Amino acid sequence: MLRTHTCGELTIKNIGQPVTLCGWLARSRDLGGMTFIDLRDRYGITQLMFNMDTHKELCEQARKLGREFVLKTTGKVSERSNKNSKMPTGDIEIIVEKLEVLNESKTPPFTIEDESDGGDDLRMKYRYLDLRRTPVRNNLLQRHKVAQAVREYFDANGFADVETPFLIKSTPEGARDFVVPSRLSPGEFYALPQSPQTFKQLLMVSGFDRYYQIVRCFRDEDLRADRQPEFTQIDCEMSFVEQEDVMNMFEGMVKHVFKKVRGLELPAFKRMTYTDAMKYYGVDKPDLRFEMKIVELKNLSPSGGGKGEDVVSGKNFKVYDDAELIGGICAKGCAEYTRKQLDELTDWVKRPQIGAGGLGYIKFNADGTLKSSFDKFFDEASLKKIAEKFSAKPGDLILILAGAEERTRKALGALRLEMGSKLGLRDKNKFECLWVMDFPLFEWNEEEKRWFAMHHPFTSWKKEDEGLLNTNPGAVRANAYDVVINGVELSSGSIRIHNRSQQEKMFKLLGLTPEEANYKFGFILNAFEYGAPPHGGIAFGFDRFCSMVINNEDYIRDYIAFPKNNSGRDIMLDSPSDIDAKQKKELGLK
RNA sequence: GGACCGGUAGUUCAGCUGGUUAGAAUGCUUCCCUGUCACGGAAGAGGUCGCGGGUUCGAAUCCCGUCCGGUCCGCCA
Repeated sequence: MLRTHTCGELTIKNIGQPVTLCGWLARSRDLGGMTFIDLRDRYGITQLMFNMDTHKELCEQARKLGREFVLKTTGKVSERSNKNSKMPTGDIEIIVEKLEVLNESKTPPFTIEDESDGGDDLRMKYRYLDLRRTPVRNNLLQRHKVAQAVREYFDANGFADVETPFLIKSTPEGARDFVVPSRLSPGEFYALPQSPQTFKQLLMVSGFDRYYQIVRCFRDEDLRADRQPEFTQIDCEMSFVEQEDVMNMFEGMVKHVFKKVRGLELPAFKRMTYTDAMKYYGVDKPDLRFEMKIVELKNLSPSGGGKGEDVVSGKNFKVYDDAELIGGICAKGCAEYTRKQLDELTDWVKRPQIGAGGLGYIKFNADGTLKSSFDKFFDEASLKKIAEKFSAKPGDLILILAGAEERTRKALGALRLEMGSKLGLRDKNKFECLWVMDFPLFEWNEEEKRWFAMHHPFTSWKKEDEGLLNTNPGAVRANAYDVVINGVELSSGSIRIHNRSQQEKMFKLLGLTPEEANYKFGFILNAFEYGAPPHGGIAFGFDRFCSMVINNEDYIRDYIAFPKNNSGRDIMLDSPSDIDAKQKKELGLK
């Protein structure tokens, strides 16, 4: 070993000891007669001291060193005359007796500090330098802790880690596959797994009973702050279980991780049906850190059954008379919003991404009077009636959207989150964990004019809804469940289909011919004929789980050592890139 | 496929209602400084204003196109 200690461990207890440290020059302070160097490694920072009076040559050498030089230094641990209470090693410094430059460094393109001056782009290009920064390094070290806690829990509960292949077969349904051309079978392709879904089910057929894997998955879809083309899942599956068993097991896993990594005892997860989530929060992944539930003022859509109290129609206000759904939220204490603020909010909801036609409001003034954007059509009593539906109090602001059901619900959901953020209600220290349950089995795809599996095609349906499969597929509920924390979908799971005829029926409902089903999924249909046990499971987005547990945020790139950018490019490698003509030829391309 | 924001010194940004030599901070270089810890002080170097075209007497600034980055919608079983 080139060193006897690390840069994070020496304290007042080590005074007088001769030590050798290695690390990077983080910063130096040249005072003329003496020079200080902050030496950094993974573990911390230790101050080196050079004095012109006692070690002239060493001191002169030290003054010439640049940032990020790699140094090896030997000296004596000594108590500082001026202590720094802000750092763990602040009571001591090394009086340097020997100094060796192990490697020089060019001046880095950005500062390697907790608050770097570098932009995202530069930091990605020089990711190996960015990873020297404490916040990013800590994220990765904490990620390791999360993985350890996960493995510990699963091992203790009898789960076996079994690896599954990456070079597999392209399947229809779901996300776009990344494909790999085969050299040995020219013109044919492997696909990289979107998840090990079918393999884990086959492992259940094999009798493994309890399986897990922390495994890379690949989806060739557009990216987001919380989506990478390759990402990591905690993939899990159990046999001989019912939905309740699976939920208990994995709720336990999440709690174990929060306890181990953050020292937090989470309370029992809340539960909510998909229908309620959509109705009250406008999304299938509600952020429950704040209330501000959506209140329906009129609902003539199929989900409202054409019934539901209607307190807004019949006032000669065409927009509201014509709307399928009218709903709103109550922003507490916002009645003082200025015209400008309301105009900004209106512009916000009218952006194409939100797509609302406009924004109605009712100010419940502090003096008890009501002022709305549609005063022309509504008298004070009618406004009062609406305000009551929101349980609004003086000082509150009611925001109202109207239009077609689906779009209006989504817009209300987005507006709710926006107001939550504006009002600082999305507390970074709060964790609201929720199971969303009873998802629909199918969703209608307007482009292809057919039903798609909402979760995936191996999800079983609720027995009591079986009669609806042929008559009203959209109303069939799945045995599917999601874990949602603070509005982030962390995981998704279901009880699977485990017999051939049901699986064939599912494929048929999805529009696959028996031939197609057999060509694409024959292996699993066959397996179901050899004693497949009832089984179910779940998969967690590990990157999101880490960003959530570690810093309660929804941005995963800083929790991945070498992430890709917005367009799926690796800025550091400059990939994807062209390949040699020779390689192409071997692969039968072009 | 679409919407919005951004691209100016090594870096982060200001300048943008067109007008003399494009600024600040930080980093970098040199010098001074014996208890600093974001050390301090002095001086200096550093620019294809992303790229192409247009409008104009004159463009970092206005217009069009294009490339790149970011956030989001669609998409993501």
